[in-house]
Amino acid sequence: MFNKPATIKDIAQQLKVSISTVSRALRNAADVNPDTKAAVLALSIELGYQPNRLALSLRQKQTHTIGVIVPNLDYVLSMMVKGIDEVALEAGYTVMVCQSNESFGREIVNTSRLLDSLVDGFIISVSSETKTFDHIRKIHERKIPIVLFDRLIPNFEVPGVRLDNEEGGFIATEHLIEQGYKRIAILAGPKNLGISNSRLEGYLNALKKHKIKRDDDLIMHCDFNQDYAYFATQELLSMKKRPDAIFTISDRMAIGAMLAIKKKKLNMPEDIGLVGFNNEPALSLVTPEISSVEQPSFELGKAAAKLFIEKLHNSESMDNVLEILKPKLFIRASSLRNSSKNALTL
Amino acid sequence: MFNKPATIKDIAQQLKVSISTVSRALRNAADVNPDTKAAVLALSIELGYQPNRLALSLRQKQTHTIGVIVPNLDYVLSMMVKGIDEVALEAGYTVMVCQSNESFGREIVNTSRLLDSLVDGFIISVSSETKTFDHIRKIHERKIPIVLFDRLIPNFEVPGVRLDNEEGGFIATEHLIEQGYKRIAILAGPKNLGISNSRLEGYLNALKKHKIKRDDDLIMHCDFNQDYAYFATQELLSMKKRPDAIFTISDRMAIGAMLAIKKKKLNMPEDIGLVGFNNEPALSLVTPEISSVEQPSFELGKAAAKLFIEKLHNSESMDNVLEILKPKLFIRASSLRNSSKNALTL
DNA sequence: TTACCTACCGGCAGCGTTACCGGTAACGCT
DNA sequence: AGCGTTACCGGTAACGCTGCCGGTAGGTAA
Repeated sequence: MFNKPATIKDIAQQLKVSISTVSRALRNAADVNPDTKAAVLALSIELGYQPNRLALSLRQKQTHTIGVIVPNLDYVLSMMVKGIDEVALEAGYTVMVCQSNESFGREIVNTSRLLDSLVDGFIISVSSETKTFDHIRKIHERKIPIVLFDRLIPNFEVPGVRLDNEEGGFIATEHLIEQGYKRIAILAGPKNLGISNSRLEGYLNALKKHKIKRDDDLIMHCDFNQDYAYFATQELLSMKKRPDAIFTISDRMAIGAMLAIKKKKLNMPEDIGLVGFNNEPALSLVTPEISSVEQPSFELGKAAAKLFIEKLHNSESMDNVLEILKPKLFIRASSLRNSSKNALTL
Repeated sequence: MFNKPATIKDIAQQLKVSISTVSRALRNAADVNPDTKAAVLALSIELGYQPNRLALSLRQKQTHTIGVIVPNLDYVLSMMVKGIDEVALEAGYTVMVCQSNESFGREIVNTSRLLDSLVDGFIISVSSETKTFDHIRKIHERKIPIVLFDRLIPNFEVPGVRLDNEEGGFIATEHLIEQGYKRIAILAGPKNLGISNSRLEGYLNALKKHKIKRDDDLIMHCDFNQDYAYFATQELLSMKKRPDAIFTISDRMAIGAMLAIKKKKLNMPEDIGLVGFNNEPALSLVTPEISSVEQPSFELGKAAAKLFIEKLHNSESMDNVLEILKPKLFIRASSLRNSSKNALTL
């Protein structure tokens, strides 16, 4: 019927009142006769009036749009995005999701893109390639709200939500210890990645608590990648005193480790225990099913969005809020020894 | 340094020329002195001038934003979105991704949201719950460009990209036939879903080509869901003349089928063959690895975006363009019989 | 000299909306 | 009658930008 969307002008003309009055009526402000207000409202729905967001945004300098930048859309992150979406929608915000593909350059492109799309702010999980944060700092200096999630930036005063990664590393490792594993290796991620270091730290804490001596040969760093993990595991398994358990800080890596273990014809959990991180659905499909640390991704996304909305409303007081969510261990066959042959030596 | 972003007004004032001139210079139109143009350009980069997209959009009534609506962000769709993103970015468009969560209501909310965010158009894959298309039809009637992808709408004249699902069903089934399977069942999706019917049709065509009689007992419909597939497979396997192969029209369903097969202590591929659809990474992790039909998701996303851009430029001529991409079969252990015991009877 | 063309530039209006200010009419009070 | 108050409404400017029109200065041709 109506090709062009109706504007308040149209309503004003048909009702023979001024544009201002229509505007006021629609925002149901005071200072407008109940009758006219009713008339305006009636006509507005009849015409299918939708306020022009652009004009609105231009005037009041906010777009009700949140720019979300994620390194990728894997299982965990897409759950987080879903959480963000959920909360944002409810609060009347629309989100624009951009993937940086773990690329620093792409992340910069994305930020500037979103910036001149005039988003009201950002919810960001930085790419693994990102080592310098000037692009984000600039946004912050321009007083544009930012919330970080999942992967935070050290020493950067911006609200954030993340998993208790140290705890995750701890419970995974302690579980392995309790299952009687003695030489527990860790496949950590890149050396300077916060997430990786925290999980490593949790691992070390668990060892310390149970009075197991740290053995640097059992600590391997490699990329978040199935193939790298595969090779790293091969290396671990060919040591003269090979580990009897491996904790990998991601599930992709756990898969790589599993493949290497199978190649060596070692049995899980008897010969070697394995625990991953993220609890992706695939883990319960492989044989044996692989234990993993689950993070509440959806909740984490929601928390990030909530933090963002809060920050929009009282911008100063939030800057050093850091929310930390707890992980949960899912124990499966790969690390569950039936009997307790704790005395096993290799 | 500069709290508020610079505008052409700022540039004009500093250079003591008119706003119009600055505008022209920046769009490097004719009718402007090379010197002034240079000066404007210089100052604009010095001030870090970024044109205000909002104002621009308000004026010329286009936002350079594409609304993308997907039912979810699983493996396949997130690859497609990545493809869309890629092309859109390059063409100077930003995408807004909304998930309908396979919910009809949510899809409507999303469309109207994006609509009043004034996106230039839509790239949509409809939710499985969506049976009526009025919300989409309305958009189309308003002459707002729409491109459909993956899941199309029957009898709806809008450009679209999809997989050759019939071909996918065909090659999967023919492969099973060639491997000597005789009683091939299909786990199809919901009855009125286009995707499902096409794959079923491909299955039937393959049977026909190889002169195998259709057996309706071997055709099961169930939801796209691991659990449903599990139960459906159990049912299939408890038939007196049970099938010796199953083709599932999604990988999730293949996983469900696999679990049911294992529960029955049947061996793949000897006792029973299995082929899935989508080629998700998880399939090569399970034992045995499961064969699957791969669709070029990333390419499909790119194609959709390209179609969209094209349609923006010549809006009429495109409406019955339908691009169909070819699937590819990945053969793995679950359907690969070593020897050819073709004469096997059950 | 007059007429016209070219190169360049500024002014104005308008996209749809709201904030602000000012105006009018009706009413009540002194 | 005169004043202030209340309830309602309209006009205008502005957000940042571009399209259109018209104007000026200088040069060229008749």
